[in-house]
Amino acid sequence: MPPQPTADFLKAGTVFAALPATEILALAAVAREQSYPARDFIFREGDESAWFWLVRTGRVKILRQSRSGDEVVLELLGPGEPFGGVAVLEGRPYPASAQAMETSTVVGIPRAPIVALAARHPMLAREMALMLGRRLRTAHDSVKSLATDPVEARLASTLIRLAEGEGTHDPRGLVLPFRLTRQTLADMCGTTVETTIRVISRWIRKGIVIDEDGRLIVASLETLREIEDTGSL
Amino acid sequence: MPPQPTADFLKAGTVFAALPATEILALAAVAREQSYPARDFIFREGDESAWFWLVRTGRVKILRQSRSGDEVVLELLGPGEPFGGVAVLEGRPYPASAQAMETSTVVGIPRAPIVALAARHPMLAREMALMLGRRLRTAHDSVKSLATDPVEARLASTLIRLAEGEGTHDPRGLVLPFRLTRQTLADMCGTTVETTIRVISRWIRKGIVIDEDGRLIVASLETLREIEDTGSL
DNA sequence: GTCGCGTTATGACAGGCGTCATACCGCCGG
DNA sequence: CCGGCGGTATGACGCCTGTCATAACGCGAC
Repeated sequence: MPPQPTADFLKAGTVFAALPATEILALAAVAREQSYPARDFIFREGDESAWFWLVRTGRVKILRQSRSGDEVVLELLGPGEPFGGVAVLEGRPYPASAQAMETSTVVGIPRAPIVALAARHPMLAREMALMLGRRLRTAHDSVKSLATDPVEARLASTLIRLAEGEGTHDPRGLVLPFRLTRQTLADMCGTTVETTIRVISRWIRKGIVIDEDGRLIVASLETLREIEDTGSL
Repeated sequence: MPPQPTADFLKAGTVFAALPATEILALAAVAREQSYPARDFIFREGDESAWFWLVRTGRVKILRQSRSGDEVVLELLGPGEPFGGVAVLEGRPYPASAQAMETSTVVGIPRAPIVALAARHPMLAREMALMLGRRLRTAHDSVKSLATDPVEARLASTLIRLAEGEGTHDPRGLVLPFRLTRQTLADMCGTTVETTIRVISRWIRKGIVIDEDGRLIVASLETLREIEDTGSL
C-alpha cells in the first residue's frame, strides 16, 4: 500500500497539478501502481508505448543499449518525474529502456485516457512542452560535454549536476539521495567502470567526495567545479 | 524582397499551419525578415530571447562554445525550421548560439505576440511538444553515439542522418543540399578537423562519398551503414 | 557454510585520436 | 597582383583512456 492515495500523488506532481479534481480522480481510477525490484526493466527500447509513467518512489534509469552491449544512461529520474510521455502521445514505441535502479514503485496510466485528456486540456501540452524544453537543454549539455571535455571533467560535471539538483545538505557536504554505482556513473559519462573507479578513488583520497556505503557525498563542490573547467586536478 | 509573402511562408510551415488566417496575418504584420551573410551570428548563447525565429532560406547552425574556444554543433536547420522557441516561451536567455552557415534569410517574430498566441491557441503548445520530443530523441541519439562509438562510426552516422533527412537523389547518390565543411562536421561529431579530413579523404578515395566543390554526395549509403555498425572499414 | 554475483580496486599494455607543424589551393579585396 | 583568409591535406609524436587480467570484499541464495 502506497504512503498516499494515487489521486493525491497525481495532484501533487507538476504534470497534472492544474487539472480539475474530477479529472484527477478519473486518472487515478485507471492508473496502476506497480513495484519493481532493482535492475528490473519497466519497459525496453522498442516496446509498444502502452503506458505513461510516473516515478512514485525509488529511482528509475532511462538508458539505451548499443549492439556491443554497453549501456548509455540518458537520464536518472526520481519521485514525481514522468517518463514515456512523448512516445505515448505520438503513438511510437519507446525510444529507450526504463530500469529500476533500486526497489521502486511507479504509477502507470494507460495510453487512451492520457491522449483524451491531452485533447481536453491543452495546458497539459504546455506543461509537456516546457518539460521537454528543459530536458532538451540538459541533453544538449550532455552532448557538449561528451564532445569536448576529457573524462575527468565529464565525471565532475555530472556529479555537480546531480548534487545540485538532488543533493541534500549535510555538515559533510551534499549527499546524493540514492546509491550510484561507478558503472552507472560511467554509463552516464560515456566512459568505462575502470576509469571511473580510478577517478573517484583519487577524489576520495583527496577528500573531494566521500563514499558512505555506496552513497556519494560531495564534500567540495568548488574543487569539482575547478576540475570541470580545467579537465584535471 | 522574399520569393513569397511572409504570411504564406508562415502558413506553409508546420508550426503555424493550423492557425486561422487572421492570426497568420497578424503574425506576418509584426514579423521581420532579415538576411545574414555566412558566418554571421543571428544571436549568441546568453542573449536575451526577444525573438522567435524561422529559417526562410539558407542554413542555420545551432552551436555552443566551450571556454577553450572549440565549438559544438547541436543542430543544422533548413528552410521552415524554427529555433529559439523554447527560450522565448520560458522567458530565458538563448541557451545556444545561432549562426548562418551560408547567406540566409530568417523570419523573426517578437516575443510578446508569440506568447499571447500560444495562450490563445493551445494547439501551438501541442505542435511544440511534438517537435521538442523529436529533437530530444535526436539529441539522445547524439549522446549515445558520442558516448559509445569511435570517431569513424560517428562521422558515418551523422552523414547518414543528413543524407537521409535532407539529401536529394541523383544518379551518383544522395546529394547534400548545402556546403558542409570538414570543420562543421567535426564539430557535430565531437572530433577535430584533422581526423575528419583523414576519414573523409579515405572515403573519397574509396568512392563511398564524392566531394563536388564542397558539397558532399553520399554514393554508398550501405557502406556508410556498415562503418556505422563496425566502427571502421 | 559456501558458491556466485555485484561492486570496488589496481596494474600492464596498446592504440585511437588529439596536437602541432607544414604545405597547398582558391578566392577576395586593396 | 599579391597578401591574407578559409578550407583541405599529410606526417610525426605522444598520451589519454579503453582493454584485459587479477584480486578482494560483502551479501544473498541454496
